[in-house]
Amino acid sequence: MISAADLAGLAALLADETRAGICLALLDGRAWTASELAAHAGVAPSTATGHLHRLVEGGLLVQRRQGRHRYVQLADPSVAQLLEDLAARFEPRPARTGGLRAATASAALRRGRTCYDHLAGRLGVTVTEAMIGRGLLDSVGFALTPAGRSWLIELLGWDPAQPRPGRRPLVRACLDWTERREHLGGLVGAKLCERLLGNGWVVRIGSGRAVRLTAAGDAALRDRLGITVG
Amino acid sequence: MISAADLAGLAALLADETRAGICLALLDGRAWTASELAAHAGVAPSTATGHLHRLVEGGLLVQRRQGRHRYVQLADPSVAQLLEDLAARFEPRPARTGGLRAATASAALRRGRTCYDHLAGRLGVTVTEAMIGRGLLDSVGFALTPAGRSWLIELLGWDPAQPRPGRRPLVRACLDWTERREHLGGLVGAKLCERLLGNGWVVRIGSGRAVRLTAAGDAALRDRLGITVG
DNA sequence: ACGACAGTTCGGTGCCCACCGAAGCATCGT
DNA sequence: ACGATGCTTCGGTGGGCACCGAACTGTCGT
Repeated sequence: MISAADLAGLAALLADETRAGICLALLDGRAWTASELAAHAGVAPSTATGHLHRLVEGGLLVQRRQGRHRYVQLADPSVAQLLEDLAARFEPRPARTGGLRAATASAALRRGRTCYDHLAGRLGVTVTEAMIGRGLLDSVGFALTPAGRSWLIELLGWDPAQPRPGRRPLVRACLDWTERREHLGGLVGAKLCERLLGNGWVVRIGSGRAVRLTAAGDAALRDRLGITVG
Repeated sequence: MISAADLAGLAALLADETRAGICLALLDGRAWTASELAAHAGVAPSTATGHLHRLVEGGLLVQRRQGRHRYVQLADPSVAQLLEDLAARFEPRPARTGGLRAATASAALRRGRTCYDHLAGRLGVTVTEAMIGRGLLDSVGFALTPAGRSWLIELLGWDPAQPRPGRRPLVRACLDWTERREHLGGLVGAKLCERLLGNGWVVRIGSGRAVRLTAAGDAALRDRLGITVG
């Protein structure tokens, strides 16, 4: 039997805006360093340290030390699920929750969705793996190859090698909670997603994060990556 | 996109032990009065008032005024679901979550489970309706009839009419979130559940709240209530 | 009309905790 | 060996909020 103190303790972990922001940032599946999170949340490193301790202590996060860095990420998919369930209370409510509607919505999310600003779900994973298979992404380091660079220039009209202002990494492996496999995040992932949406190859279903591949998108992906996403 | 402030605000509603206790109490599906909840949580009525305001304001609870009483209950099934999801983090973890296992576990919960200390799910609802059909429970007031009293004495060896210490009501209509129908709670519901488990008519599946009717239990319910629970 | 009761509003008190800066401790690059 | 960097520990400060009791409003029973 769960006690009120247990529940309150768990909720208290998320009841602080800074900690909530940290958890939401980690929802992208990456492992972040303590300073990255401190900057993201807009607090001093010492403050972030305390929050990360509490979150790890509370079982929501796990950490891994690597040299002078402390990498932290969500403890397991159930934590991500929990956060998404909580976040779902703020999405414009679907006409009717429960029953068939909920089941199909959930299936749609598994098929394809956006993870912040890039593609996730089966669609995201399939695209990513096709890019690796075609030698556009390096399979070990997850880095953009020269072929990948030309491919992007051709598709986006944007050269990933050009100098850029922010510190956001070009490519980044983002772990997908439903597929349990990595997909493409980072600046390239975002640009790619933006273009797919802009071209009408992928459209949002309703107002949530679920997306669907259009007929045009299906043809385009088959043409450019040789894949079909069931 | 959900903001950290939104998430923190929602979590803060549950981050207080008193409010968490109130929500857990309401998880039994009933509408409680403000004083009942104050007593349950062990705080002054004025304190409870404040908490209830915040919970209603936050959309977790809805209220209904009736004379000088203020009845409050969980806003909708999704809130109950959320609370159960949070509580699930404290249950001993099932061998492996996700996929088929999760689906069957969820189906098992729909079939039968315990709601605090009494039966819920399809099993709980079926038993309750059979008791009403046989005139053991009054269909309108949900009160124990004389026939119901003898039935309980025969089954439990315990007379519900005898004086008892606590203030817990004998019977209580408890709304089930999956079945959307009322089932038997209160002291009688608890005693009944205790006996079914004690007789081996119902066994717990694993360590969670899901329960299963055994062959002996199936025969016993058919014999005493004339029902079969698919 | 009367007290009894459910609930509310309103100050006042005290605790918890998020925050920071400064100092300390590892690790990395040169 | 050196400073730079990432992180941590440690007081100290301030704000938010959970709590109560007292006084008040509205409803119910007699």
